[in-house]
Amino acid sequence: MCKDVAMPTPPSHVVAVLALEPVVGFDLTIPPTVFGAATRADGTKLYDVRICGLELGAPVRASAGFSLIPDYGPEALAEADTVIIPGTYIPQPRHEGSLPDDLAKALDTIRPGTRIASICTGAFVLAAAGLLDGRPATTHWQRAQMFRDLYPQVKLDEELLFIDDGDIVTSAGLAAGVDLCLHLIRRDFGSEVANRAARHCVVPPWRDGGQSQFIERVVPDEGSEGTAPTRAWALARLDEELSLPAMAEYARMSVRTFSRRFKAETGQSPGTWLLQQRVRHACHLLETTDLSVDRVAESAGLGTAASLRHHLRSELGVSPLAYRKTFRTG
Amino acid sequence: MCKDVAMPTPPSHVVAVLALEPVVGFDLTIPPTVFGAATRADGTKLYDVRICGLELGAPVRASAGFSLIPDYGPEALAEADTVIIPGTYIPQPRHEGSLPDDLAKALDTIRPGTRIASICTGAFVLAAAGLLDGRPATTHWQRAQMFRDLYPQVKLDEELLFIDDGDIVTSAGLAAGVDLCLHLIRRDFGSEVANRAARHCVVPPWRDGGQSQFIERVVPDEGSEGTAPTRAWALARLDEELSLPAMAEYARMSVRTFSRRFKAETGQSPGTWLLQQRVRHACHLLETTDLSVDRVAESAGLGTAASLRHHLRSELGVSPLAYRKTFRTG
DNA sequence: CAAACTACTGGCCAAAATGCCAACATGTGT
DNA sequence: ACACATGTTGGCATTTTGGCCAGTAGTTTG
Repeated sequence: MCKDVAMPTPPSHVVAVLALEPVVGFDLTIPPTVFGAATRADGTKLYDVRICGLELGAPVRASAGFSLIPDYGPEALAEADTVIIPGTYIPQPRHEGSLPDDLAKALDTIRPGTRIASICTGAFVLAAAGLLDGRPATTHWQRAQMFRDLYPQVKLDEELLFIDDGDIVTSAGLAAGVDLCLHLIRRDFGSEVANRAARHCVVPPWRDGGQSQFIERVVPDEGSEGTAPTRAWALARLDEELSLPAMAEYARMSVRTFSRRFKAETGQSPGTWLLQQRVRHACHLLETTDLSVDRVAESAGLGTAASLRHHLRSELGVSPLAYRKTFRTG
Repeated sequence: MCKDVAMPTPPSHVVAVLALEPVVGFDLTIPPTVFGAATRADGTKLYDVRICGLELGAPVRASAGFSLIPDYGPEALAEADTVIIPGTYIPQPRHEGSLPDDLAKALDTIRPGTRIASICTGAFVLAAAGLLDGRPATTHWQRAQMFRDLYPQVKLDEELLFIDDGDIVTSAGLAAGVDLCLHLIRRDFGSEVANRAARHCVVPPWRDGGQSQFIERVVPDEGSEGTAPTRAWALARLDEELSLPAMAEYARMSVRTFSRRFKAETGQSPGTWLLQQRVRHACHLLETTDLSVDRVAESAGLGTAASLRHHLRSELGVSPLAYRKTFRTG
């Protein structure tokens, strides 16, 4: 936002964002926002982002409840250093690999060596164009099965936020596009710039920090392997004691191994995870029941109300009653 | 995305998003995306999101590099249960409180009791309309000073992601709008629905979990109070030992107090923070220098290369050399 | 004015997390 | 078959973490 900054020398790196009807509005606005926030320390912009359509001046329907008129037409693709395909409703390839003529023609104008990225279901377009054959890719997890059915030759892994395969980069749904853009900025200009952009976009404590996981688990793993069963087991008895050794025993692992694997799988240590689940459960109870604060604390395994109060305070910044008051749904 | 689901009974809750030229495209698309993802377990949508402009059919310029034509005109405001003002370039109130005629008139049609929310610099509009007088609010941190100068009567706190003051809710920049929408969904329909929406939007491990901090620190605190100086001091000597007692001593606090305040200020325990900084610094070195992996590990205070390898692996999922290869900028 | 309440501090200690190591697997090239 | 890299496991020792408690202000209330 608010990037009407002076631009002494025009940014050299051109990013073209191709809006294909009906385009997912959110995906479309991610690249201009994030790349637009990439500046040198002195404020000079580093990217020139161009929204383009298949026909200059023609309106494109966006899923978000409006139509848009891109500033550029398909010619922008030929001048781009990076081309980004935001999500669009899934193009149904009647014959595999077939694309609408104008789209196919437009894609053909992309210079060899241009970096191509997709957000969300934009990967379907890349796949239909044959660009992903035999390569790793990702897309929105809710469309993963459909993708696999349509394009079995693509190595889809919907568990990752995005996949960087050099000149082709695909990202998972919606918000993962932000990570993708930040990743590209980091690749192009380093962490400093990417971090500044992230801060500008108020991607807060989140993956702001910088490196953040540039590969990260998205889909919840509900397997019957590893620590997953133990987690389910623990969730069912949050009100009990649940010491680390007890959980390790249930998992039939040594405490050491259990801790290690737990952290590898969830990204949190067992204790932290457990506490989070307890607080979460307490919140749930506050929302959906009339139990007293004491009772809630007890049922969530947080012992006393004081303890609940403390954790709620530190995690959400509110007292239990305030929380209930705010979220109590009629 | 992809929410062309059957809609048996139309959603009852109407959300109107007012696009004011030049609108921040990203902010604008957040509400339709997030609210649009709010469904019952059976898939029925819960909100009817309407993008509207001040004049039906008139194009509105978006900062992202396109113009858009909203589906609705200003009449949508009168029918809304919730009105959202996305960011827009800052309206300069020549006389305090003065708004363009058409905007003022449009805002007047909002029914009393309607919930009004702003994203990013949308708060300037609410403030200019006098809706925030004497009330707490937030906006994009980069515009906080300007906001304070213009509207000293508003209790601005730019440290929070969003502020829920009942019928008026304001949120910080850009991505914080996602949190705001999720918060409103949670208020309206509970955690389950909000969580499902978050998952759909691939707001991953982030604040997905649900409650997440519905108040959270955004702006980095670089003061000369509390543990901040100690953190700076620690950053300058990451290659040394830096035990917890040592840091506490530097901070002139007991270990206990130091830990407590550290966590309160940073949201992390000292150890976790330190490790993260070390890894971060190691990444920086990998990016910008040719030091051997061993040397990098040493300079970052991670001891051996094995240790570095391990942490990089667990945080970013890559080996040190792979990281360097990916991010080494010409 | 005293009791009650809150906020902050620091000490103590049990529990948890984690670095390090040695013991095995498993796989790989010679 | 053998040396060797790679990955996993569990034990051990150490540090870190955080619950609990008591002491000390500063503030409010009866």
